[in-house]
Amino acid sequence: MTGARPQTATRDKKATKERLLNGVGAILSRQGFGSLGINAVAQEAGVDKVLIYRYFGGMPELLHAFGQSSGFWPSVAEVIGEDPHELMRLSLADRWAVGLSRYAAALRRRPITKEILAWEQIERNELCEILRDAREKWFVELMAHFPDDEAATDADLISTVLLVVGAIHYFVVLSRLQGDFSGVAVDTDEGWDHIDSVILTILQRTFTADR
Amino acid sequence: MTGARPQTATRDKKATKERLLNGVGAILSRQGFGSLGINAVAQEAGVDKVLIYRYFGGMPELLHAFGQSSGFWPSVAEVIGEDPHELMRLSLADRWAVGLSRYAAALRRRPITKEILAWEQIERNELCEILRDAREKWFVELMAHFPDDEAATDADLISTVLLVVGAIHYFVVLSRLQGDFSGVAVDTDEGWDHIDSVILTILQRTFTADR
DNA sequence: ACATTAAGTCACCAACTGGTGACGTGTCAA
DNA sequence: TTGACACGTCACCAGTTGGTGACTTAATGT
Repeated sequence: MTGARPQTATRDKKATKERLLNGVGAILSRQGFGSLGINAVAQEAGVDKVLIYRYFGGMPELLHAFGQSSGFWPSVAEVIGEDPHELMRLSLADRWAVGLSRYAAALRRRPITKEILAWEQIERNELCEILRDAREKWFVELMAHFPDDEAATDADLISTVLLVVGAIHYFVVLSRLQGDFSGVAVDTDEGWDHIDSVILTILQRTFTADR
Repeated sequence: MTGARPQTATRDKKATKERLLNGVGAILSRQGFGSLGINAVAQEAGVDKVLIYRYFGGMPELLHAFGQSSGFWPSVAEVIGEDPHELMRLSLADRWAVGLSRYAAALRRRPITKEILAWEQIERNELCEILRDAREKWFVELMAHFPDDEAATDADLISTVLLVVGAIHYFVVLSRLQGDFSGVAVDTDEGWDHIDSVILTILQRTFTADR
């Protein structure tokens, strides 16, 4: 026994980089962004932290690389649904209500996205910038599928939708720690059914052209 | 010169406690809750950190004591305005629109409150609990001044208002770091005038009884 | 005048953070 | 076979965090 076997670890750069990227995701969804650091990621990935510097340059670049991975932001299709034509048959208000309902559901089933959404309110960093850009592009793309028919309403469509989106973000982020907001349940499907119905009513009554 | 004069610091327990409490507020509004720690508060107050343990017991208790101080949450009067009767002459929708507009303005001019509002989405602690309780009681009290006249609307008044409040919180918290939300300015008076007008439209069209 | 108590100072601790330099060792080409 | 290089390990650094024990010194009551 000469002891102290270095265990000949896989020696595979690509695999190691992936382990690190997965580590970021694992920590974000399990412990939250507050615990995300060089040491934690390295440990989670079972890799020496010096490799983060060697392969990525540092934490910001690692986050940037992580931001390139897909899936943490809902696709437009996820909100539009399988059959876009079906959505188009609805009124402007109903269309947006369905879209925003699906949007909220899509956020709710993405722990990492929820985490970054929360992070965005506390700090500015690579990942948050990426998420923000992705969201803004996504929103523009979405608008193309939800044409702003001038005849359909005289209200400020975009601002109204963004206000509702803000509320959705607030409730989604809050749901990580709290069960309700002054009585509005934000951590159950039933609670969100109710929120969806409130949004539906608001949009139906706000987006009308006959005035 | 025998040097090393201990400078005979004021030696006043009450004053020292107050310096510590002020230190909490100063750090919250200048650096944010992320920098709020035993060491930081002690340094800000120009006091040894051991006194925090001696006088309060620890950080949670210090935060609790800070939470008892007044002013960081808007009073009902600040939202109702000087003349309650004037508000009562308005329709349900207009009344709430004015109230929520004043509410947003009250939050915007309170850096510490904004900070705790942000904190609330990230962590649970003494101070956040206190703010939450204060907010919920405040909301109930406010509802008493904004009677839910059953005849005035068939919509879910409370849920709708809370949704708007959620959006307001989101924008207020976001404004600490970002200037806008997909184009909606959240850091200028003009931006908030616009948000207020959007809220007004939504409420006016949602809270109607003639259906 | 003197002892007791309370206010404040100081030095230290362990744990953790991000970051780096020096060291092995497997792989592959010349 | 023998280098050179890339992959990975390890030990260490300085700085910061929360937390504590032992000390000095001022105010107070008898």
